Amino acid sequence: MPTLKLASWNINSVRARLPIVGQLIEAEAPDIICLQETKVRDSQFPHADFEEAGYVHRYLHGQPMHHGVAILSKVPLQEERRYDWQDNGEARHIGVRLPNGVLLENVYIPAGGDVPDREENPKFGQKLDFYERMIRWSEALDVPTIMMGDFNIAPLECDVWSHKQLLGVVSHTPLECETMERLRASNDWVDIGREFVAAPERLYTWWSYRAKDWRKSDRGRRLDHVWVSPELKSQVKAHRVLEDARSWDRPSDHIPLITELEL
DNA sequence: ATGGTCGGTTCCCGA
Repeated sequence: MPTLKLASWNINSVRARLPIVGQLIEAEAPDIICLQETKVRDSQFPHADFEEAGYVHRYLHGQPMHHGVAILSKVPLQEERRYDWQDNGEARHIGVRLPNGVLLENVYIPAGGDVPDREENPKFGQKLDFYERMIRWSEALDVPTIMMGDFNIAPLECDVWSHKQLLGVVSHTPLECETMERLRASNDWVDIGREFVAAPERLYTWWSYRAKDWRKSDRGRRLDHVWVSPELKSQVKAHRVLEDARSWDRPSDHIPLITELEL
């Protein structure tokens, strides 16, 4: 039974983050890396850097400027599909099949703008609609699946620095949290983050760039997640977040998540 | 106290 080490990281531009992606590879040597917000068209992806690091299998879904996801792997995978859950062509998903048939879905769910109101802010409605399309996909899933990425919702009270102060802030509104829970329930998904760091223990994956001292103010949110189908739950052997990465040179505002599975 | 900072097709926009 080989152990597979997976990393998930919203890196907010793969080109700007190349040095610290290298730092992650040196520190953790993951077998497979799921990146979100690569912000690069596929033809300009920094292939050589990942080739040199041993990630000779790459599966990209990028676009100019915004969004973009990538799966980088030391082991050969089979590209399965790129879902357009956004329904407007934005590059927010890529899925692959692992050698044993398990599906790996890498997703970047939209942030949803600033105002939590469909009428006033179309981006908020697009985010909810994205979740609804995922729910329809998830309900029909009949293959063991690992899903990871930036879900852009912090569902539990303990997933944000202040539940009360964030109730009206996009990423933690009751409507978003309920919608996310409907997605979770639709395939009985297991929230691996909370399997390893049980609520109500503090667990964040994102801190705003705008804080003077992110660690001191610690106004974090758990926006990034790893979910697995229930039949895979017992095969997940380890999971942790690399909080120190928020202090690496020219950091992302998100930190990497590391998950080890026996497959 | 209602700001603040990133990245990119960069003097705006999305996050």
